[in-house]
Amino acid sequence: MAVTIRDVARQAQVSVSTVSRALSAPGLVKETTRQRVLDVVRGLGYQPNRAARSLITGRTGNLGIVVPDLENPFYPAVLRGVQTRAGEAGTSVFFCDSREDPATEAELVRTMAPQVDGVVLCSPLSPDDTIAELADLTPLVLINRTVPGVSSVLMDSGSGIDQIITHLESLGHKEYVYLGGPTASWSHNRRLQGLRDRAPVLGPFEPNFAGGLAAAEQALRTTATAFIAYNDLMALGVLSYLAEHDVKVPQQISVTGFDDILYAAMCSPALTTVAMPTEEAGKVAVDLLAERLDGAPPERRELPTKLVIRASTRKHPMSA
Amino acid sequence: MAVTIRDVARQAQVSVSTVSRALSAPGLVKETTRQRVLDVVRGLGYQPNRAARSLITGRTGNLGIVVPDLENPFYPAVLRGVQTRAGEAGTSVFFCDSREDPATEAELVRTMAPQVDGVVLCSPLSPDDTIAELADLTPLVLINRTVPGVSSVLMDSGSGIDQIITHLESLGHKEYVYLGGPTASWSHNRRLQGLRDRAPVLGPFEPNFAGGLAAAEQALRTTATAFIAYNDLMALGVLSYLAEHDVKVPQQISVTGFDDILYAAMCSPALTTVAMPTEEAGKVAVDLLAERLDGAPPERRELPTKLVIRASTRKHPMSA
DNA sequence: GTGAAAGCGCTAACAC
DNA sequence: GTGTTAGCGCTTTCAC
Repeated sequence: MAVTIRDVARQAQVSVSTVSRALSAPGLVKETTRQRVLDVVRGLGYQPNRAARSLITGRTGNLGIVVPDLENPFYPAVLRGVQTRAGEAGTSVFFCDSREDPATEAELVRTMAPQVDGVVLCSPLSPDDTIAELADLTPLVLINRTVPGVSSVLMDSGSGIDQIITHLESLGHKEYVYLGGPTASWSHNRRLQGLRDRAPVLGPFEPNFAGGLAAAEQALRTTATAFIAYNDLMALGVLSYLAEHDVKVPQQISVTGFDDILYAAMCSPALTTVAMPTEEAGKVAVDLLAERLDGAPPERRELPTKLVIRASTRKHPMSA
Repeated sequence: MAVTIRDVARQAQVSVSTVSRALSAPGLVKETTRQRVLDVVRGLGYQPNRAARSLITGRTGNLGIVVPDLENPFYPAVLRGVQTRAGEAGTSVFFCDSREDPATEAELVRTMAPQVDGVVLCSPLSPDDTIAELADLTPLVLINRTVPGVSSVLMDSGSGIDQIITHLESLGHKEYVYLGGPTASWSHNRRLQGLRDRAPVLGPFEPNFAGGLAAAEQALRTTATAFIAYNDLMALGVLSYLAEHDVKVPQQISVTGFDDILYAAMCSPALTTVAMPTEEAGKVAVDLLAERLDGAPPERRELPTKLVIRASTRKHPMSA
């Protein structure tokens, strides 16, 4: 069996409670005693048994993250941020992929709840009341959506759309279409708000490559000279469809994405897109969770987005 | 407080031990009693406290997975497989990204070890003896590498290279270069073996997009008409570099990748590459771990790979 | 087949 | 400041 608190206590010539305190409430122990204990701890390579600790404190020292689609590179980036910040605090991270299914998602959170102190939830699709319900089970921090009474980390989609449109207009484009994501998607709706009827909306489309193919086909039937895709994965599908049909990007059509996933810079033409501070969002989510656990009220934190201009947008062919 | 085993016992009019047995050793309880207990369990929504259980059994019901780079889509796919199979068994998955750093990786496994029953380790870079050491800490299953005495899930890289070369030769290519990954990488070395000196080797390059850019630059200085990249991420870099320099793929140069990540099908030209059964590998890894925990000896399981021919390869321009 | 009781390793009163 | 002790919720002997 591994070394227990009793082994440490014996060798340090103190009681188990002193060892416990030396480790988790240093202020309550005389400095010299604490040092002695810590030396023994190091010497023996003692690691407190988490199960035992959690049994009594009710805290697990773990946290969960649920994402809808790990194959959308947006989410690995969030995960990384979460892992980094959590790791700094000695917290481990449970991970789950809900495969875009709200029912699975709720189930996963329910399963996780007893084993974590809180969950970072990327849930574009679930209805508000489901999320509110889950928030009763365990502290929640949402990414890119809001639900009353629940903490959120937001990446400013509205401003992102503004930046895209300003950019397109500066290039002389007059007609553009927005290729929409799932109707239930919170981000989608934020982007619609940002759009303020300045462009017709097509869709809904699946928020992935296949959705982009379908969207491009429809968009080509309009007179628009610029396609604003709901996200990069869709934009990639758009690029692919256009290349397939010998429509030159950006000479004939400009295309923009959203998220700035890794591949946005890797495709050709490289994608003009709105960079989301995904990794940062993961970190902030962990911070918010920690604050919640310390009794702070739910909070909403908004992170700025920034348009990244690459090769998929260019001056409108018909403009001056 | 949540509902405990005692609540169930009271309401089912049995002792706590009977409840415990009804749940985890059904054979030892009379069928009618068991049903009664199960009904109460359902009625109360009882969920055994994992910490308490693990304190006594020594098992956690969790498993860990460590990957070198979550932004390489190869790994999310493995993760999915692991999550799927683990979920079926009610096992939760701890996840960590080592950022390609062997020291971090070892540290992560050490941290995980006490909280999991075993770890699925994707470690292309760590030396054998480090891995052997980690295997003493907790049951390990390796993906795409072998270490004596440790279970492995392998995806047949050698055969993958064979398939690529057969394909290229059938297209009339006579000269090709292999754009190598990290020297320490086990997969890289397996691919070298598969190559059997049939092509010159360039590199090592970083196994990512940037590495591909560098590799393409070097490869262009050779007379090769086909570039075999260590993995898809590199191949994407190669495609990008060639597009940038007006080298037409596949008209002038054929390019192949390895892994069949999602983006291999999304870029243009779509990439000819070797499909790896990544998700399946994740599942098999969990199976192997489960068998290990049941006392089975370490085992090696090899999964087949398959060449996926897309648009980045074509008949050699000089050939008949 | 079932129950009583002894802990698993730890923290948190409570004494001193 | 430190030690003693009572559990946290569960599984697992050991009786019967």
